[in-house]
Amino acid sequence: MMLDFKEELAKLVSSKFDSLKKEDILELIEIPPQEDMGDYALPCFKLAKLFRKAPNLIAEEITESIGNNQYFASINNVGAYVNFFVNREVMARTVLEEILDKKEEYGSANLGKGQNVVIDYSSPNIAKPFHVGHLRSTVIGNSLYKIYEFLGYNCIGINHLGDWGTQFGKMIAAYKKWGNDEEIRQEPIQTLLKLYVKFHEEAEKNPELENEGREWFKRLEDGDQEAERLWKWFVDLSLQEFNKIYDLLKIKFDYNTGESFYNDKMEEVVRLLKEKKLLKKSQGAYVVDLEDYDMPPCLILKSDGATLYPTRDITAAIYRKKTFNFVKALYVTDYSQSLHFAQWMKVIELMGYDWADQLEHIPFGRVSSEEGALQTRKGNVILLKDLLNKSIEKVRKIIEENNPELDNKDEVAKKVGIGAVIFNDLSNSKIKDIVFNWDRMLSFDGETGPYVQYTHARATSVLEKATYRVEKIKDYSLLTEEEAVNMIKLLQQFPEIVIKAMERNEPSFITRHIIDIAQAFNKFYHEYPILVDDREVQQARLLLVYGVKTVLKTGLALLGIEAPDKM
RNA sequence: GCGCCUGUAGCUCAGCUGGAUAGAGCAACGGACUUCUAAUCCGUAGGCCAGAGGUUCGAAUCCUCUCAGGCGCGCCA
Repeated sequence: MMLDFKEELAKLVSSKFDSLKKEDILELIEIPPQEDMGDYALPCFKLAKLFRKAPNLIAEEITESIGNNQYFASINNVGAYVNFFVNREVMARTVLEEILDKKEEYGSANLGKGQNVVIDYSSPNIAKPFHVGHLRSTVIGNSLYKIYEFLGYNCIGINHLGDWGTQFGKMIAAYKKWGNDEEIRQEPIQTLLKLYVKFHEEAEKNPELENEGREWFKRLEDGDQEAERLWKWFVDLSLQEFNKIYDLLKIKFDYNTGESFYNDKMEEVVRLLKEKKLLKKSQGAYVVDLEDYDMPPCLILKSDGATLYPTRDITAAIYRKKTFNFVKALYVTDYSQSLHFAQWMKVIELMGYDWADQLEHIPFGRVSSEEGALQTRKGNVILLKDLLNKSIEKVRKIIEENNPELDNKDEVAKKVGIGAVIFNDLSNSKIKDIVFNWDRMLSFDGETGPYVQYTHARATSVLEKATYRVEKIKDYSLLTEEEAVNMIKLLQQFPEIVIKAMERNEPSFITRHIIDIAQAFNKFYHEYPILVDDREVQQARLLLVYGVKTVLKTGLALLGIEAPDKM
């Protein structure tokens, strides 16, 4: 385990005062806003009651009581704060040697050893195009998968495809009327979507069509051979299209079990709900009353006896608990579904399942355009395919301008172009809405994916050109410039940032942190030559560069982004 | 009408389990490539933290109300 300065600080202070417990100190420690105030600070305001003294006097007393110490170079007090300056050489050695030792595993942990986490993400609707709105669930879920895995959990990624419902009856009806196999094979999703839209247009004029759609769905549910064959065909075609995108994004799922997977499992759940006397007839439908919990009722069965969305989610949760025995099940969807999740999760609790608190909805903000909502039917959607291609294309142009000698330009352009899109999506708090804007999307300057990737490539390039090997060094006082210390501090914080990202299910913590690291590196890079003649100095700086390169690569990987060595 | 979320620089956002002088990036302006990748770096300018009360030694952060925007509130998923 790496040396933890906070821990040492708490131990140190608590050892001097009987009334202070290590844990309490740990709670109080913070990082000062300015560097000249130290690396850690202990504000003493809250100790005033305990000591019955003014905070600044307490701070003074604590400061005086601590003498020389191997981990802290100096300790002083300013007002009510005790400021700690870590011994920079000790910090540099611990952090950099740890990275050298663990390499890309630096920051990983076994917090979740032997524990399963189910993550439900992406989940696009069959026969609908994959647009920028779907990207969010996909990349957030994928990143959470990587983060949990990095911390030792065993993850199960599920793509809960929208592959069931009345719309498939309509689709089949539309196909029977106007479908053209050849056209569908060439442009499956576009063509299916066109059929779907046409169906709705025609249905306006001729309401009889709606009945035909319902009729086909009924046949599908009853296992009619033709209906099933067509449905399966639509699903396969869509999945093939989706897989092209997933391949591009390098995203995989452990299961592609869509909504239809639970068709034959819901009856049992409805029976259970009845047995537990939770089901109540209301306006013809069956619901679970949630008035005691200040929520509207949870609809379980329609008046015609058909199941609903919550029924399926409850069934899926029970199935997944049985199958994977998860300690956590995450559902990554946009926040418009928050109430829905709160409702059915409450039903799980009311059913007596003590694991209800292991279910968690991970909501994120919605994507819209400057003109308003993105709607498939309105035709103002931005297809993810188009976005990725545009991004890759732009990167390709920049490479041609900046680095025409580069070897595999297309491959690099792909990594950077896609990285830019993913990074952009994961750079703000996930709850914030996004108004899609091409210029913003395709900007590669400043706090962007390409910036971090570029920094990584720069670092890699220096290491390649180095005269000496990267290895442990003797004299860490060679790394005490302000710019170097900043970098080392950030590298040191990386492991706790990863844990925070997991605790809050917030990949943007990692995005932000690797931007900080990249900024600190670029500043140092500009200020100090690395490949200097002096062997000792060069090796010290190389070790630092190696640390940055490694952590940037790991951080990007946790976001689901590749880090090319050259760009 | 009720509930949830959001409101910080011109724009996009950090900071929100209270702590020291509110930070970045973009855009604007001015600088730095004979030197390890200028997709970079440095500097200038830009703020009544939506508004009003309250709690506190201390509030962008906690509480109450108001305003603005988004989302949701029974047979879609």
